[in-house]
Order: sequence, then structure tokens, then C-alpha cells
Amino acid sequence: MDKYYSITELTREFGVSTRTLRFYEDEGLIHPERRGRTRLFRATDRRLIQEILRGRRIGFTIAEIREIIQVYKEPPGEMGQLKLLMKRIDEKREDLRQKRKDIDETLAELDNVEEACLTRLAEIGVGT
Amino acid sequence: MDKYYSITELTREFGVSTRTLRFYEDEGLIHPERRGRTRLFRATDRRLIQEILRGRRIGFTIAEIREIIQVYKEPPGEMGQLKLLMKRIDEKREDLRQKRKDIDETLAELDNVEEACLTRLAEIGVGT
DNA sequence: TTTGACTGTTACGTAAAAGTCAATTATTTT
DNA sequence: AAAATAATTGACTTTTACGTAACAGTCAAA
Repeated sequence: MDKYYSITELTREFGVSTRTLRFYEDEGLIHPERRGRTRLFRATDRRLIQEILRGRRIGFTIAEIREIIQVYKEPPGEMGQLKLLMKRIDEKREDLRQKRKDIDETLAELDNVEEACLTRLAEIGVGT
Repeated sequence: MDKYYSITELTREFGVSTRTLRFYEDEGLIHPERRGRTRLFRATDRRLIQEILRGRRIGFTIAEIREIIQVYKEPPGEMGQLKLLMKRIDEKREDLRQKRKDIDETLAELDNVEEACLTRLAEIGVGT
């Protein structure tokens, strides 16, 4: 029977607001069906939303996310466009690799910060 | 003689605007000295700027960056505050781990997208 | 001494990604 | 059927992180 999801169902699952999902629709990222005016979200939409949120978490803009989604729907037919796209993908990849490095470094730094806290805690613990 | 850097020197090195560095000062993230009204940036400031930009790249807000910097300057003296801080650090860590996962997944996805492009390129190449 | 590069402050502007609110309309529940 | 619940659109607001403009001071080189 091909289950569908209501908008609130998905907002609860993903911790976003209805406004957000409608916004994504306005932006052309998802295309839920309609029964009257009510949106019916299918599994496809759900998966897309997951992707969108993942992209969002790592700092992709809506435009970038849309671009990636587009390629799946239909990769551009023109040579120049394709090459341009592939260049952009390469750039993104570099970007993400840098981010990974940043994250690893920051994780290490958080360890330091935590240690500083523990030291401090010990000091206080002793003083009382 | 303890070298110092001019603001434009640093903007060039890091690819940011003077506005950005002044903004960071306004936000209390850095505290360059002054000669008259002119800012003199020391190695310390330079390192801080690197940290700030790294934080920025992985999506930290100014407030979060400031918080981390603060801890280095002087970890809070009160028990409750310390514990709270450590909890926040733990959350951030989780957050970053999630982000790293997101990045890995997205890198894999970019591979797919690229392959789709290559396929398409081949199609076009054959057709002409 | 005027030009050009650099610096400064103050203040208003902007883009992205929603949040919030109001006015309606549908659907469910009692 | 009345009341409560949920969904819609549209307009306006907010937040973050700067951008941009306007105007002025400093200082070295031509």
C-alpha cells in the first residue's frame, strides 16, 4: 500500500520544523505529493530529507545540495557543463577533506580543553 | 625583537578581509595591541586567528569559538560551571564525530556523482 | 605636495535559513 | 454539530557573519 508520511511525522523524526520542510519544497529539493492541499511524503522524500540534513550538517548550502540532487535526477547533457560539474565536485572533495582534518584537530583540542577542566576540578576538589 | 604583523599582512595570509579581523576583535576573540590606533598583531593573535578560522570551517559559531578560547585563558573556577562545560564539550565531540561520519558518507556519494558524470561523458563522447 | 597604500571608526546593508505569527481551511474527536 | 487538532499559505522577523559605504587620519615615495 506504499506508506506515506505526514509532515509532522517527519518533523518529529528529524527534529526539524514544518516550516523547514516546506522551505525545502519551495526550494525545489523535495516534491511531496498532495491530497488536496495536504502534503504526502513518500519514502523517496524521506530519504531525500535525510540527505539534505546531512548536507546541511556539514555546511553545504541549499544551492549545493540542490545541485547534487539534480545530478542524480539527470546529469547535464552538455559537455562543458559536465566538465564544470566535475571540477566543482573535485573542489568539494578537497573542501571536505580539509574539513575532516579540521575536525580531527579540533577533537584533539577538545581533549586538551577537557583535561584542563579535569585539572581544575582536581584543584577545587583538593581545596575544599 | 618579537615580530608583529599588520592587519593586511594577515588578511593576505589567511584570505580574509580586514573587516573580518576587526570583527573578531569586536567579538573579543583576539586582542591585538595598538600603536596609536593601529593594530599590532603578535604571533599569539596569529595562532588564534588560525584556530578561529578552523572553527569556522567546521561550523562553529563565534560564541562557541569564544567559549573554547576562554577556557584556555582561564577555566571557570566554579564546580557547577566546570561540569556544565565538560558536558558541552562532550556534546561537541559527539557532534563532530557525527560530522565526520557525514563527511565520509558524502565523500562516498561524491564518488557516485562523479561516476554518473563519467558515464554521461562516455555516452556523449560515443554519440559524437 | 599630492598621490597611493594602508589604517581607522561608525553605521547601515545583506544573504541564508529558517522562526514566528496571523488568517484560513480540513479533519477528528467528542 | 461544536470543539479541538492539524495543516495550509503568506508576510514579516530574526540571527549570524560579515560586506560595503562614507569619511578621515598616517606616512612614504615621487
